[in-house]
Amino acid sequence: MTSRQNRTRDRAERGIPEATVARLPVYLRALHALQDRGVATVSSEELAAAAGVNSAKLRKDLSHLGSYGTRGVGYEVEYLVYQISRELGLTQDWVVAIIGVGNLGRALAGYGGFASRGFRVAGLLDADESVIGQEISGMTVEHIDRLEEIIAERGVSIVVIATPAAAAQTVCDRVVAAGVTSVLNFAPVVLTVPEGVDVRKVDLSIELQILAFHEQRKAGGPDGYDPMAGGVSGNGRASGYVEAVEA
Amino acid sequence: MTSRQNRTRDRAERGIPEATVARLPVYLRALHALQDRGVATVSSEELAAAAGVNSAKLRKDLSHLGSYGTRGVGYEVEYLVYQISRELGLTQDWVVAIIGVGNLGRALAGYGGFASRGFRVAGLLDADESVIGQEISGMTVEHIDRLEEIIAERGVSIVVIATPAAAAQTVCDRVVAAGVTSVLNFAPVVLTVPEGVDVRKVDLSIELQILAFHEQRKAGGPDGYDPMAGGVSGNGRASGYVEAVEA
DNA sequence: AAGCCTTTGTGAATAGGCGCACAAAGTCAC
DNA sequence: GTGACTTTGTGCGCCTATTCACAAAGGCTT
Repeated sequence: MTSRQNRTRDRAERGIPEATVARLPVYLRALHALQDRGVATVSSEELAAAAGVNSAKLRKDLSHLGSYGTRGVGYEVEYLVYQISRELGLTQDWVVAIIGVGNLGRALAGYGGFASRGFRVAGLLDADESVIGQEISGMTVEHIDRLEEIIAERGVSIVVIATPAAAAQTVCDRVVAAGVTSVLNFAPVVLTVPEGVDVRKVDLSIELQILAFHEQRKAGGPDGYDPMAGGVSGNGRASGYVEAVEA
Repeated sequence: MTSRQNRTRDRAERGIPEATVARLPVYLRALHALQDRGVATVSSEELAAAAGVNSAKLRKDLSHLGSYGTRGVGYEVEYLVYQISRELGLTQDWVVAIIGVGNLGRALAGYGGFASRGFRVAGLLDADESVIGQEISGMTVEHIDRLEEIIAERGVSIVVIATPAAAAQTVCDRVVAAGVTSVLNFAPVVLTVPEGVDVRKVDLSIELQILAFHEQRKAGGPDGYDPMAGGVSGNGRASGYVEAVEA
């Protein structure tokens, strides 16, 4: 075990594992649900069940943030909510711009989950003249030409790319040049960005293909594969990877 | 090295690694792009660059499907497209139903990427009377009451859940009871399903929170963390985990 | 036909994540 | 104040994934 005096450096020491970071939002959501039900305290076992993970994993994840539990009792919900929120950077507001106002862009613009967790949509941009000026979810669509100006003036720090595939890299380059270092990409392309820029991608088509792969396995494989072999865990969890939506 | 005579069993032997399966669709997309440009042959280095991965990883991934490359030359694009498609089960058609026709459901219904890769949307269902009968992307929205009937009659094998969070588990239970074993979940809840059912989730809110975490790190951390430490790789790749959209 | 050059396929080393199982720590009842 | 009970925090071994680095394989030129 690490010596006691190192505890302070250990917690949150350069590096909460990526896998842990990816689960913190899930825990946070479960905690909010508990809070709404008026629950004040929760054990790792209960919270793990709600989040769909192993309780040891949950405890290890939380231990990366520090020692916020009480042995024999559990975790105080409110305190944990605060600590996770702080760790994820949700105690501050993040200004988001959405580029591309097609079907998906509209859906994202109307998505309630933004505001609820400290994300504020400050811009809706598109290149298509026919949608410029349109009102969507209380915002007016602006021209992509004003991209740099809007990013600078409104302090946009996260950009969501929901353009057709062909436009995504160009838009991304401009966005990065304008100083943005966090991009959420829904376009079905692999974006190339400089060191220090963080890109995450969401890709419906890839998810479906992964499902198809497993479904096929269950059904008996492409050609003479053993049916039912290599099946899927099927406990509602799916780790992995995600990419984006075809335009 | 594995003996030559085991080669046949090795390829696709019970278990292409999950991580590999998740990347195959990315390779496939890159290959299609090459095909469109009329490229007949590609080296692992080139294809890896297009897919945004390490070339050794690409070769190892492909080696799980068998030996489809020619040393000194590379891979034949068309042949590789076929092999990957077959492995992913894209040589057959998959019948998909979308439950929940809110903003997101509509975007998904209108999403062109479905048809293009062997996925056919055969149903659009909702519980809200006011949208039943509406025409969306050439399909009529049907009542969720007919869920079981529609799944059975049309041979639906993959269901996309785009309902509000509160309804997702109930819908999922019904879908599973009706025999579906592959679910793509956009609702911001952890779905519980029996063994053998495969659930993948897509969650915008979680992606944003992960971005916020890294963005905060870059900016200097929650309280006195070392700025610029533990930054993100930032090469356009982001592995991880994804969950779903708040209703 | 022989040798050079390119590129694959994969062993081996490394890194990272997972989950068991348990000692340590704290609560609660009496 | 003491002891029984609960639950955390984590050491440890296992397993998967990643990356390097190179021998084997094949094509191409002369």
